[in-house]
Amino acid sequence: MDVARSELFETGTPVACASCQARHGVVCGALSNGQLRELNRHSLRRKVEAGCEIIAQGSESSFYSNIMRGVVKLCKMMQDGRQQIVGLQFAPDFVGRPFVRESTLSAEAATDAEICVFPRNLIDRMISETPELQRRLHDQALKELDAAREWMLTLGRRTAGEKVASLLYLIATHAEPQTATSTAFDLPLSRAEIADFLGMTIETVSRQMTRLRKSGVIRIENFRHIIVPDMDELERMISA
Amino acid sequence: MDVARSELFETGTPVACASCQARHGVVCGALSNGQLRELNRHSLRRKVEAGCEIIAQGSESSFYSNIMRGVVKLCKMMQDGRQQIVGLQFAPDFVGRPFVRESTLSAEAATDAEICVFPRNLIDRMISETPELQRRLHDQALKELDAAREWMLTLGRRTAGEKVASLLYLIATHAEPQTATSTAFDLPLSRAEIADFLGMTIETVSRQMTRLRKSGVIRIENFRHIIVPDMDELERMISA
DNA sequence: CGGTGTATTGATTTCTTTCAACTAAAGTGG
DNA sequence: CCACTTTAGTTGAAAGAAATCAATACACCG
Repeated sequence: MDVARSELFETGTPVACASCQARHGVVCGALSNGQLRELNRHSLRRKVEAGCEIIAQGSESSFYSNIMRGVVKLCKMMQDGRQQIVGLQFAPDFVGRPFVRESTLSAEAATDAEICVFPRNLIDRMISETPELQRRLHDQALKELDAAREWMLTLGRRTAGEKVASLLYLIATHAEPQTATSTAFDLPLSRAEIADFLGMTIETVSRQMTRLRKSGVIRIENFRHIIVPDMDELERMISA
Repeated sequence: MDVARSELFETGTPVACASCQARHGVVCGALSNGQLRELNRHSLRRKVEAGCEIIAQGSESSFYSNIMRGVVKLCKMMQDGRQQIVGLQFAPDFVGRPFVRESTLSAEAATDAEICVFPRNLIDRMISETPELQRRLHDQALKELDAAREWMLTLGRRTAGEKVASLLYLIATHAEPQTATSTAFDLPLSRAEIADFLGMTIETVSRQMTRLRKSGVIRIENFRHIIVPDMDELERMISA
């Protein structure tokens, strides 16, 4: 069937969605073609630069997003400026907090990214009408909860060295290009952001990176590019 | 209508549930009388002593629970024995991890407690049949996620003194008996457990408690009983 | 080619942990 | 009922890890 025609007659999958990598993600994968078409009519694809704030802490946000490309960090900030990154989200994760309008955290693009923005009202309606969507969002929330608790263990009980190794491991296992054992990736975070994620200072992060480099566990090219010759070796540095 | 008769004819609310404080909680509040009766037939009320493990880390659990009374701690343990408490749950919270059988954490009664145990299969079926139940559990998961992230900020960025104040504040706001401004409560956690929650040692916890006591923010009776003359004062120690 | 932002490295200080002694309450058994 | 042991908590002194302060190196950019 002709795609343009199917679009015209409003049957089948919208063109924009057909080749979308989030088509079968948490949100869109739960929707019927009809819902997908409706959502598509009201959604907006947007490019955001690294550092751009998607949701501000304390603000009322009237939209949700799907991450299409790039990495988004979730941050909590104290009045005196101390900051803690409380989550990292990768494509094609869903970003937003159902049931509560005011955000208790900020969402900011860590890298250049692309997001697909949905009106809050529409998604809220679809959630209430579509048990499968509710189920998938519930499942994602529980996975984020697992991740948050895993990170609590890291923050509370691991040493600086173990913390850095944990973060590198986390990013390595979420980044694409990896061969059998060796893995290479670009850090989506600056040293300052790493420090904010691990609850330490940039100096300590730097020292621990140097330690890992000198002990041969990682190689660093150009500050941001990391090569892990042996992932098992890195894993051993975490002492799970 | 006669209660015994309604039970006999299997209409209306089960007797055991009628006066249950969790009747309108996350799980039971979402169920029809029919579902409530079915759940009631297969559920079991159980007393658990402080220290008793309800779910073991790494095990497959075939049940969920409602906390009826007492406090339950969620812990993650490393092989070398380091431990981190990643959540506290109070009556009438729901305990369990839908969608995944193997538990990545242990649940242990922090105080003497009473729980209502539900078969996992039955609840899973009810979740899939009852959008309202799914919604409520989704909502609870998101609230736990908010709490976990709030705690990540505490673990990563607050000082020892702020950490202890944060915990006392958390417990105070979840414990019942409070007057206008002043609040008194029994700590559901030992010093060792507080340390495991805050990612520090019992000695440091003790020192910080002493500091709060000497500065007049709290009074301590019999180690476990805490009196907070002025909650605003305690809140100021957290430097949100 | 200086200038700016980011990262590394070094010296010193601070905070928390570790090690150790001590106290108080609770349980045990003669 | 009273020694005695056990457990939980507090306090002190010393050691250690990470933060802070300060200087320097490195890339990127106009």
